Amino acid sequence: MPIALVDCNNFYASCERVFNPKLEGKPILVLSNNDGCVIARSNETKAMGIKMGTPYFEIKNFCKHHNIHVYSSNYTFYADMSSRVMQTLSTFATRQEVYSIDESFMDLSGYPNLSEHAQLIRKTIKQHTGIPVGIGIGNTKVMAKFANFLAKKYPQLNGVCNLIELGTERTKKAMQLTPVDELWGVGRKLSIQLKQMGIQTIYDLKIANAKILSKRFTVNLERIILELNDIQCLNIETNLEPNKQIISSRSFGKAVTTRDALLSALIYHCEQIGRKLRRQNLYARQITVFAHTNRFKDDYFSSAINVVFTQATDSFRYMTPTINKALDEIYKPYIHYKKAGIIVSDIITHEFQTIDLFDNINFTNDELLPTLESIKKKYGKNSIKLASELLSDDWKMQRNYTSANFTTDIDQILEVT
DNA sequence: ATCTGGCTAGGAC
DNA sequence: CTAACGGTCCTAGCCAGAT
Repeated sequence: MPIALVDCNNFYASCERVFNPKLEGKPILVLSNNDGCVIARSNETKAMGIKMGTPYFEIKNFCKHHNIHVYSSNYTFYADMSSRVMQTLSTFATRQEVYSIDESFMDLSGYPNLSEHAQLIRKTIKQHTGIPVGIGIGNTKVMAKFANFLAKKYPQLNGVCNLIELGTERTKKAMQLTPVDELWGVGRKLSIQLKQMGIQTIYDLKIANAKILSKRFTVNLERIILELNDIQCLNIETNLEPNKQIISSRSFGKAVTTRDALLSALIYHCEQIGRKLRRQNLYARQITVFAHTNRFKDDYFSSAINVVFTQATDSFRYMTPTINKALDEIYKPYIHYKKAGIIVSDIITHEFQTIDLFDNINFTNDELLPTLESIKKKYGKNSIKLASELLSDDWKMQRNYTSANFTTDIDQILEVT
Protein backbone atom coordinates (compact mmCIF):
# COMPACT_ATOMS: atom_id res chain seq x y z
CA MET A 1 0.00 0.00 0.00
CA PRO A 2 1.55 3.31 -1.03
CA ILE A 3 1.68 5.70 1.90
CA ALA A 4 2.50 9.40 1.76
CA LEU A 5 3.65 11.54 4.61
CA VAL A 6 2.80 15.19 4.05
CA ASP A 7 4.66 17.57 6.33
CA CYS A 8 4.38 21.37 6.45
CA ASN A 9 7.76 23.03 6.06
CA ASN A 10 8.84 24.97 9.16
CA PHE A 11 5.16 25.12 10.00
CA TYR A 12 4.91 27.88 12.63
CA ALA A 13 7.45 30.05 10.83
CA SER A 14 5.56 29.54 7.56
CA CYS A 15 2.28 30.52 9.24
CA GLU A 16 3.77 33.82 10.34
CA ARG A 17 5.01 34.43 6.82
CA VAL A 18 1.65 33.83 5.13
CA PHE A 19 0.11 36.96 6.64
CA ASN A 20 3.26 39.04 6.61
CA PRO A 21 4.82 38.90 3.14
CA LYS A 22 7.63 41.19 4.22
CA LEU A 23 9.06 38.12 5.93
CA GLU A 24 9.66 36.42 2.57
CA GLY A 25 13.30 35.40 2.42
CA LYS A 26 13.93 36.68 5.96
CA PRO A 27 15.07 34.62 8.95
CA ILE A 28 12.17 33.81 11.30
CA LEU A 29 12.13 32.14 14.66
CA VAL A 30 9.18 31.05 16.81
CA LEU A 31 9.50 30.60 20.57
CA SER A 32 7.80 28.15 22.91
CA ASN A 33 5.40 29.28 25.62
CA ASN A 34 6.91 31.77 28.03
CA ASP A 35 9.29 32.77 25.22
CA GLY A 36 11.47 29.98 26.57
CA CYS A 37 13.17 28.26 23.68
CA VAL A 38 13.23 27.91 19.91
CA ILE A 39 10.56 25.64 18.46
CA ALA A 40 10.46 26.67 14.81
CA ARG A 41 12.87 28.25 12.36
CA SER A 42 12.70 29.32 8.76
CA ASN A 43 15.38 27.98 6.41
CA GLU A 44 17.32 31.23 6.69
CA THR A 45 17.47 30.85 10.48
CA LYS A 46 18.54 27.23 10.23
CA ALA A 47 21.30 28.29 7.88
CA MET A 48 22.58 30.69 10.54
CA GLY A 49 23.15 27.72 12.81
CA ILE A 50 20.38 28.27 15.35
CA LYS A 51 19.37 24.90 16.77
CA MET A 52 15.95 23.59 17.66
CA GLY A 53 15.30 23.87 21.41
CA THR A 54 17.91 26.54 22.12
CA PRO A 55 16.96 28.68 25.14
CA TYR A 56 16.10 32.11 23.80
CA PHE A 57 18.16 34.05 26.34
CA GLU A 58 21.29 32.44 24.92
CA ILE A 59 20.73 33.86 21.44
CA LYS A 60 18.77 37.02 22.11
CA ASN A 61 21.64 39.30 21.24
CA PHE A 62 22.58 37.31 18.19
CA CYS A 63 18.99 37.62 16.94
CA LYS A 64 18.92 41.39 17.38
CA HIS A 65 22.24 41.74 15.69
CA HIS A 66 21.25 39.61 12.68
CA ASN A 67 17.71 40.97 12.29
CA ILE A 68 16.02 37.68 12.97
CA HIS A 69 12.25 38.10 13.21
CA VAL A 70 11.23 36.60 16.54
CA TYR A 71 7.69 35.50 17.44
CA SER A 72 6.03 34.14 20.56
CA SER A 73 3.98 31.09 19.69
CA ASN A 74 0.39 31.79 18.69
CA TYR A 75 -1.40 28.44 18.88
CA THR A 76 -4.84 29.83 18.14
CA PHE A 77 -3.51 30.94 14.80
CA TYR A 78 -1.41 27.84 14.04
CA ALA A 79 -4.25 25.47 14.93
CA ASP A 80 -6.58 27.26 12.57
CA MET A 81 -4.01 27.19 9.76
CA SER A 82 -3.49 23.51 10.45
CA SER A 83 -7.17 22.70 10.05
CA ARG A 84 -7.20 24.52 6.70
CA VAL A 85 -4.23 22.49 5.48
CA MET A 86 -5.75 19.21 6.71
CA GLN A 87 -9.09 20.05 5.15
CA THR A 88 -7.58 20.58 1.69
CA LEU A 89 -5.38 17.54 2.12
CA SER A 90 -8.34 15.30 2.90
CA THR A 91 -9.57 15.64 -0.68
CA PHE A 92 -6.42 14.02 -2.07
CA ALA A 93 -6.62 10.52 -0.61
CA THR A 94 -9.12 7.87 0.34
CA ARG A 95 -7.83 7.77 3.91
CA GLN A 96 -6.00 10.31 6.02
CA GLU A 97 -4.42 10.11 9.45
CA VAL A 98 -3.81 13.54 10.95
CA TYR A 99 -0.65 12.67 12.81
CA SER A 100 0.21 16.05 14.32
CA ILE A 101 -0.48 19.74 13.91
CA ASP A 102 1.60 19.81 10.73
CA GLU A 103 1.67 16.23 9.42
CA SER A 104 -0.67 13.72 7.81
CA PHE A 105 -0.23 10.16 6.65
CA MET A 106 -2.23 9.44 3.49
CA ASP A 107 -3.27 6.16 1.93
CA LEU A 108 -2.60 6.69 -1.77
CA SER A 109 -3.97 3.34 -2.96
CA GLY A 110 -5.56 3.65 -6.38
CA TYR A 111 -3.75 6.75 -7.61
CA PRO A 112 -1.91 5.94 -10.86
CA ASN A 113 0.94 8.47 -10.88
CA LEU A 114 2.01 9.07 -7.29
CA SER A 115 4.73 11.61 -7.89
CA GLU A 116 2.51 13.72 -10.10
CA HIS A 117 -0.28 13.46 -7.57
CA ALA A 118 2.09 14.60 -4.83
CA GLN A 119 3.12 17.66 -6.84
CA LEU A 120 -0.54 18.51 -7.31
CA ILE A 121 -1.04 18.27 -3.55
CA ARG A 122 1.85 20.65 -2.93
CA LYS A 123 0.57 23.15 -5.45
CA THR A 124 -2.99 23.07 -4.13
CA ILE A 125 -2.05 23.37 -0.46
CA LYS A 126 0.14 26.35 -1.31
CA GLN A 127 -2.69 27.94 -3.28
CA HIS A 128 -5.35 27.36 -0.64
CA THR A 129 -3.36 28.14 2.48
CA GLY A 130 -0.01 29.69 1.57
CA ILE A 131 1.82 26.91 3.41
CA PRO A 132 4.63 25.00 1.65
CA VAL A 133 4.67 21.24 2.24
CA GLY A 134 7.08 18.37 1.56
CA ILE A 135 5.91 14.87 0.67
CA GLY A 136 7.52 11.48 1.14
CA ILE A 137 6.11 8.30 -0.37
CA GLY A 138 6.93 4.71 0.57
CA ASN A 139 5.35 1.31 1.14
CA THR A 140 5.20 1.74 4.92
CA LYS A 141 4.86 4.59 7.37
CA VAL A 142 8.52 4.39 8.36
CA MET A 143 9.56 4.49 4.70
CA ALA A 144 7.22 7.43 4.03
CA LYS A 145 8.82 9.26 6.94
CA PHE A 146 12.27 8.53 5.59
CA ALA A 147 11.22 9.67 2.12
CA ASN A 148 9.92 12.89 3.62
CA PHE A 149 13.30 13.46 5.24
CA LEU A 150 14.99 13.03 1.86
CA ALA A 151 12.50 15.38 0.19
CA LYS A 152 13.56 18.09 2.63
CA LYS A 153 17.23 17.31 2.51
CA TYR A 154 17.65 17.31 -1.27
CA PRO A 155 16.16 20.45 -2.88
CA GLN A 156 16.60 19.01 -6.38
CA LEU A 157 13.74 16.60 -5.54
CA ASN A 158 11.41 19.61 -5.64
CA GLY A 159 9.63 18.72 -2.41
CA VAL A 160 8.62 15.18 -3.32
CA CYS A 161 10.52 11.95 -2.74
CA ASN A 162 8.86 8.77 -3.97
CA LEU A 163 10.87 5.76 -2.79
CA ILE A 164 8.56 3.33 -4.57
CA GLU A 165 9.65 4.78 -7.88
CA LEU A 166 13.27 5.44 -6.89
CA GLY A 167 14.32 1.79 -7.10
CA THR A 168 16.12 -0.50 -4.65
CA GLU A 169 19.67 0.52 -5.51
CA ARG A 170 19.18 4.25 -5.06
CA THR A 171 17.06 3.70 -1.94
CA LYS A 172 19.87 1.58 -0.52
CA LYS A 173 22.34 4.33 -1.32
CA ALA A 174 20.19 6.93 0.44
CA MET A 175 19.88 4.68 3.50
CA GLN A 176 23.63 4.21 3.63
CA LEU A 177 24.12 7.97 3.60
CA THR A 178 21.66 8.71 6.42
CA PRO A 179 22.56 8.30 10.13
CA VAL A 180 20.12 6.18 12.22
CA ASP A 181 19.19 9.07 14.47
CA GLU A 182 17.31 10.68 11.59
CA LEU A 183 14.87 7.80 11.65
CA TRP A 184 11.36 8.12 13.09
CA GLY A 185 11.34 6.39 16.48
CA VAL A 186 15.09 6.45 16.99
CA GLY A 187 15.89 9.20 19.45
CA ARG A 188 18.98 10.33 21.32
CA LYS A 189 19.39 7.47 23.78
CA LEU A 190 18.64 4.68 21.36
CA SER A 191 20.87 6.01 18.59
CA ILE A 192 23.85 6.14 20.97
CA GLN A 193 23.36 2.50 21.90
CA LEU A 194 22.82 1.42 18.32
CA LYS A 195 25.99 3.17 17.23
CA GLN A 196 27.93 1.37 19.95
CA MET A 197 26.74 -1.86 18.36
CA GLY A 198 28.05 -0.73 14.99
CA ILE A 199 24.68 0.34 13.59
CA GLN A 200 25.49 3.77 12.20
CA THR A 201 23.17 4.27 9.26
CA ILE A 202 19.58 3.49 8.40
CA TYR A 203 20.84 0.80 6.06
CA ASP A 204 22.78 -0.86 8.91
CA LEU A 205 19.52 -1.00 10.85
CA LYS A 206 17.53 -2.32 7.90
CA ILE A 207 19.79 -5.37 7.57
CA ALA A 208 20.16 -5.92 11.33
CA ASN A 209 18.53 -8.88 13.09
CA ALA A 210 15.07 -7.69 14.08
CA LYS A 211 14.44 -10.44 16.64
CA ILE A 212 17.67 -9.90 18.52
CA LEU A 213 17.22 -6.14 18.65
CA SER A 214 13.64 -6.65 19.78
CA LYS A 215 14.89 -8.65 22.80
CA ARG A 216 17.68 -6.20 23.52
CA PHE A 217 15.51 -3.08 23.13
CA THR A 218 11.77 -2.95 22.35
CA VAL A 219 9.22 -4.37 19.95
CA ASN A 220 8.87 -0.91 18.54
CA LEU A 221 12.40 -1.15 17.18
CA GLU A 222 11.57 -4.52 15.67
CA ARG A 223 8.62 -2.95 13.88
CA ILE A 224 10.81 -0.16 12.55
CA ILE A 225 13.24 -2.70 11.10
CA LEU A 226 10.44 -4.66 9.46
CA GLU A 227 8.95 -1.49 8.02
CA LEU A 228 12.35 -0.53 6.59
CA ASN A 229 12.12 -3.83 4.71
CA ASP A 230 8.72 -2.84 3.30
CA ILE A 231 6.82 -5.13 5.67
CA GLN A 232 3.92 -3.11 6.98
CA CYS A 233 3.42 -3.20 10.77
CA LEU A 234 1.92 0.23 11.43
CA ASN A 235 -1.51 1.04 10.11
CA ILE A 236 -3.00 4.33 9.11
CA GLU A 237 -5.31 5.18 11.99
CA THR A 238 -8.27 7.10 10.65
CA ASN A 239 -10.57 7.17 13.65
CA LEU A 240 -8.84 8.88 16.51
CA GLU A 241 -9.22 7.33 19.96
CA PRO A 242 -10.21 9.59 22.84
CA ASN A 243 -7.39 10.88 25.05
CA LYS A 244 -6.26 8.73 27.96
CA GLN A 245 -4.81 11.68 29.79
CA ILE A 246 -5.23 15.43 29.56
CA ILE A 247 -2.70 17.89 30.89
CA SER A 248 -2.88 21.60 31.38
CA SER A 249 0.23 23.17 32.83
CA ARG A 250 2.44 26.17 32.33
CA SER A 251 5.67 27.69 33.54
CA PHE A 252 5.24 31.05 35.21
CA GLY A 253 6.69 34.19 33.72
CA LYS A 254 8.68 34.55 36.94
CA ALA A 255 8.99 32.49 40.10
CA VAL A 256 6.00 32.71 42.40
CA THR A 257 5.75 32.28 46.19
CA THR A 258 2.16 32.99 47.24
CA ARG A 259 -0.62 30.47 47.63
CA ASP A 260 -2.97 32.83 45.80
CA ALA A 261 -0.81 32.83 42.70
CA LEU A 262 -0.66 29.03 42.66
CA LEU A 263 -4.38 28.74 43.26
CA SER A 264 -5.35 31.12 40.51
CA ALA A 265 -3.05 29.33 38.07
CA LEU A 266 -4.52 25.97 39.03
CA ILE A 267 -8.08 27.23 38.70
CA TYR A 268 -7.22 28.46 35.22
CA HIS A 269 -5.87 25.00 34.32
CA CYS A 270 -8.96 23.41 35.82
CA GLU A 271 -11.12 25.40 33.43
CA GLN A 272 -8.92 24.43 30.50
CA ILE A 273 -9.19 20.77 31.41
CA GLY A 274 -12.96 21.04 31.74
CA ARG A 275 -13.20 22.58 28.29
CA LYS A 276 -11.05 19.89 26.72
CA LEU A 277 -13.04 17.12 28.40
CA ARG A 278 -16.35 18.56 27.31
CA ARG A 279 -15.27 19.12 23.73
CA GLN A 280 -14.67 15.38 23.40
CA ASN A 281 -17.54 14.35 25.63
CA LEU A 282 -15.23 12.75 28.18
CA TYR A 283 -15.19 12.42 31.95
CA ALA A 284 -12.19 11.90 34.21
CA ARG A 285 -12.00 9.83 37.34
CA GLN A 286 -8.56 10.89 38.56
CA ILE A 287 -6.86 14.21 38.99
CA THR A 288 -3.23 15.03 39.75
CA VAL A 289 -2.30 18.48 40.99
CA PHE A 290 1.36 19.39 40.83
CA ALA A 291 3.73 22.30 41.39
CA HIS A 292 7.48 22.55 41.17
CA THR A 293 10.43 24.89 41.25
CA ASN A 294 12.93 25.65 38.48
CA ARG A 295 14.08 22.25 37.25
CA PHE A 296 17.42 23.59 36.03
CA LYS A 297 18.49 24.54 39.53
CA ASP A 298 20.15 22.27 42.08
CA ASP A 299 17.51 22.77 44.75
CA TYR A 300 14.78 21.50 42.43
CA PHE A 301 11.69 20.62 44.40
CA SER A 302 8.49 19.06 43.17
CA SER A 303 5.28 17.86 44.75
CA ALA A 304 2.11 16.28 43.44
CA ILE A 305 -1.15 14.96 44.83
CA ASN A 306 -3.35 12.40 43.11
CA VAL A 307 -7.04 12.11 43.96
CA VAL A 308 -9.59 9.55 42.76
CA PHE A 309 -13.15 10.86 42.40
CA THR A 310 -16.10 8.72 43.36
CA GLN A 311 -17.61 9.57 39.98
CA ALA A 312 -15.99 10.65 36.74
CA THR A 313 -16.60 14.33 36.04
CA ASP A 314 -16.00 17.18 33.61
CA SER A 315 -17.11 19.96 35.91
CA PHE A 316 -14.90 22.49 37.65
CA ARG A 317 -17.50 22.62 40.40
CA TYR A 318 -16.48 19.17 41.57
CA MET A 319 -12.81 19.57 40.80
CA THR A 320 -12.06 22.91 42.47
CA PRO A 321 -12.61 21.79 46.09
CA THR A 322 -10.26 18.88 45.45
CA ILE A 323 -7.70 21.21 43.93
CA ASN A 324 -7.96 23.55 46.88
CA LYS A 325 -7.40 20.73 49.34
CA ALA A 326 -4.51 19.33 47.32
CA LEU A 327 -2.90 22.75 47.33
CA ASP A 328 -3.12 22.85 51.13
CA GLU A 329 -0.94 19.76 51.19
CA ILE A 330 1.44 20.88 48.48
CA TYR A 331 1.98 24.51 49.28
CA LYS A 332 4.96 25.64 51.28
CA PRO A 333 5.71 29.32 51.77
CA TYR A 334 9.15 30.61 50.72
CA ILE A 335 9.43 28.09 47.91
CA HIS A 336 10.03 29.67 44.50
CA TYR A 337 7.52 27.88 42.31
CA LYS A 338 8.14 28.01 38.59
CA LYS A 339 5.45 25.78 37.20
CA ALA A 340 2.12 24.23 38.19
CA GLY A 341 -0.55 22.22 36.49
CA ILE A 342 -3.25 19.62 36.47
CA ILE A 343 -3.41 16.17 34.91
CA VAL A 344 -6.62 14.22 34.59
CA SER A 345 -6.57 10.51 33.80
CA ASP A 346 -8.70 7.41 34.07
CA ILE A 347 -10.84 8.97 31.38
CA ILE A 348 -14.10 7.45 30.22
CA THR A 349 -16.51 8.20 27.41
CA HIS A 350 -20.12 9.11 28.00
CA GLU A 351 -21.48 5.60 27.48
CA PHE A 352 -19.31 4.11 30.23
CA GLN A 353 -20.27 6.51 32.97
CA THR A 354 -21.43 4.90 36.18
CA ILE A 355 -23.21 6.65 38.98
CA ASP A 356 -22.04 6.02 42.52
CA LEU A 357 -24.73 4.13 44.40
CA PHE A 358 -24.13 6.08 47.60
CA ASP A 359 -23.71 9.50 46.11
CA ASN A 360 -26.75 11.45 45.05
CA ILE A 361 -24.93 14.13 43.09
CA ASN A 362 -24.65 13.49 39.39
CA PHE A 363 -21.10 14.54 38.52
CA THR A 364 -21.58 14.03 34.82
CA ASN A 365 -24.38 16.44 34.21
CA ASP A 366 -23.60 19.87 35.55
CA GLU A 367 -26.19 22.13 33.99
CA LEU A 368 -24.23 25.25 34.79
CA LEU A 369 -21.57 24.34 32.23
CA PRO A 370 -23.56 24.90 29.01
CA THR A 371 -24.83 28.18 30.43
CA LEU A 372 -21.29 29.40 31.05
CA GLU A 373 -20.26 28.30 27.57
CA SER A 374 -23.01 30.29 25.96
CA ILE A 375 -22.17 33.39 27.98
CA LYS A 376 -18.57 33.11 26.82
CA LYS A 377 -19.66 32.55 23.26
CA LYS A 378 -21.85 35.64 23.30
CA TYR A 379 -19.71 38.05 25.32
CA GLY A 380 -16.19 36.74 24.78
CA LYS A 381 -13.82 34.28 26.42
CA ASN A 382 -12.97 36.60 29.31
CA SER A 383 -16.50 37.74 30.08
CA ILE A 384 -16.98 35.33 32.96
CA LYS A 385 -14.48 33.61 35.23
CA LEU A 386 -14.14 32.00 38.60
CA ALA A 387 -13.18 34.63 41.15
CA SER A 388 -10.29 32.53 42.44
CA GLU A 389 -8.63 32.73 39.04
CA LEU A 390 -8.33 36.46 39.58
CA LEU A 391 -6.62 36.28 42.97
CA SER A 392 -3.31 36.98 41.34
CA ASP A 393 -1.77 37.35 37.91
CA ASP A 394 1.84 36.99 39.04
CA TRP A 395 1.96 33.65 37.27
CA LYS A 396 1.07 34.82 33.76
CA MET A 397 3.55 33.81 31.11
CA GLN A 398 5.94 35.95 29.13
CA ARG A 399 4.68 36.53 25.63
CA ASN A 400 6.47 39.51 24.25
CA TYR A 401 6.46 38.97 20.51
CA THR A 402 2.98 37.75 19.57
CA SER A 403 1.51 38.14 16.09
CA ALA A 404 -2.22 38.71 15.49
CA ASN A 405 -4.85 35.97 15.33
CA PHE A 406 -5.07 36.64 11.60
CA THR A 407 -7.62 33.98 10.81
CA THR A 408 -9.86 33.96 13.87
CA ASP A 409 -10.24 37.52 15.16
CA ILE A 410 -11.34 40.33 12.89
CA ASP A 411 -10.48 43.01 15.46
CA GLN A 412 -6.88 41.92 15.55
CA ILE A 413 -6.54 42.15 11.79
CA LEU A 414 -7.91 45.68 11.82
CA GLU A 415 -5.28 46.59 14.41
CA VAL A 416 -2.52 45.31 12.16
CA THR A 417 -3.69 47.07 9.02
C1' DA B 1 1.24 -18.93 35.99
C1' DT B 2 -1.15 -14.97 34.78
C1' DC B 3 -3.25 -10.71 35.29
C1' DT B 4 -3.31 -5.89 37.20
C1' DG B 5 -1.94 -1.31 38.41
C1' DG B 6 1.66 1.88 39.25
C1' DC B 7 5.72 3.87 37.79
C1' DT B 8 9.60 5.31 34.71
C1' DA B 9 12.13 5.95 30.46
C1' DG B 10 12.12 7.31 26.06
C1' DG B 11 10.20 9.23 22.03
C1' DA B 12 7.45 12.45 18.94
C1' DC B 13 6.23 17.01 17.56
C1' DC C 1 21.40 44.82 37.56
C1' DT C 2 20.93 39.72 36.86
C1' DA C 3 18.89 35.63 35.33
C1' DA C 4 16.78 33.70 31.96
C1' DC C 5 15.61 26.47 29.50
C1' DG C 6 7.87 24.22 26.48
C1' DG C 7 3.74 21.60 26.70
C1' DT C 8 1.09 17.24 25.70
C1' DC C 9 0.64 12.85 24.70
C1' DC C 10 1.74 7.93 24.09
C1' DT C 11 3.66 3.00 24.75
C1' DA C 12 6.84 -0.53 26.41
C1' DG C 13 8.86 -2.68 30.09
C1' DC C 14 9.53 -3.58 34.73
C1' DC C 15 8.10 -4.62 39.38
C1' DA C 16 5.10 -5.80 43.09
C1' DG C 17 1.03 -7.62 44.63
C1' DA C 18 -3.27 -10.18 43.77
C1' DT C 19 -5.70 -13.97 41.76
